[in-house]
Amino acid sequence: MEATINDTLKEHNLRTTGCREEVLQTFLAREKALSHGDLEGSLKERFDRVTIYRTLKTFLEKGIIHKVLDDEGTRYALCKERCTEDNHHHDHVHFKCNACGETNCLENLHVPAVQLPAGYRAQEINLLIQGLCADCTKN
Amino acid sequence: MEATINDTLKEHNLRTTGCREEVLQTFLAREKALSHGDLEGSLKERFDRVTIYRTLKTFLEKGIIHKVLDDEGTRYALCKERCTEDNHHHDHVHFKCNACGETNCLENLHVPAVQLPAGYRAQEINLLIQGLCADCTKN
DNA sequence: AGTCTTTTGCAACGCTGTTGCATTATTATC
DNA sequence: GATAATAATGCAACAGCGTTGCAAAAGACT
Repeated sequence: MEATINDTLKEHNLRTTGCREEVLQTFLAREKALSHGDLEGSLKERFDRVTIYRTLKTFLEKGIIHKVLDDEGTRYALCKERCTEDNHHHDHVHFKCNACGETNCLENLHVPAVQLPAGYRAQEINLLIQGLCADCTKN
Repeated sequence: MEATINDTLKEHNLRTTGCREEVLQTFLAREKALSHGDLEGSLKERFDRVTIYRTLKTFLEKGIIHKVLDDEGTRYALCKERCTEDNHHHDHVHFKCNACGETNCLENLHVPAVQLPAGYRAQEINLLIQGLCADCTKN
């Protein structure tokens, strides 16, 4: 586990630092989209908020995480498929539960093809589905 | 035109005030998704920023406008179809141009059906397509 | 015109995200 | 294992977004 984290950082030409390790660790452990606030909650005793912001920014640029569209605030999630700086994959489907508030990537789902009006060219497609997740429909 | 604006406000049980008239007017004239900042730009001499925020909030609640998902900041657009407090329509397709930065509703497009994992229930679907708009592919 | 209710403006505040700079840590090299 | 170069961190400060409380002003209705 520790090895995987360091490997991931090395692969993206990033120095191994405490903050980067712990942020990456948190993403791996929580398995959902996280906001800066979420991370600050568990890391603020050890790292400055600015450092966490910069870590997120760096991870974004390197393609380790991606932004998750949301109607309230910014969240980030791990890029499961191998994204690099040049080679991003550009389809994202996210599901946000209106009950528990969690947002997840739906990795298996593909964004359906959309017929754009003449002259339009698509570069990135984001689909956000809001509703009730499997856990919350049980209750 | 003036009549339409007042009618719209009355239909939603809102008092006719200067700020509401001008905000609505701006949405009708600009025909694209607007941020609070956009509105403040043209209205700040006449109305307080807080009033503009509250106007947007009120319009949201009444179903006159809806939030437009965006990777940077919050934008709003008119609900073309008749949304009311109880009867919203829940599919939105928006296109954001990476060149000119404008975001528009693609009213004609329908969100394609998506097969959710077992137990998931969809309530609202937002599709954001980023790329180049018809105007910007010309150049 | 008078009353009731809603809206507005103002001040203040918290949260998010950024920047500059001096200090500290990481990495590669010797 | 020490050293030098480079990168990351912490701190202070700041700008922008969005909200709240409250007193004053405006809208709606009789």
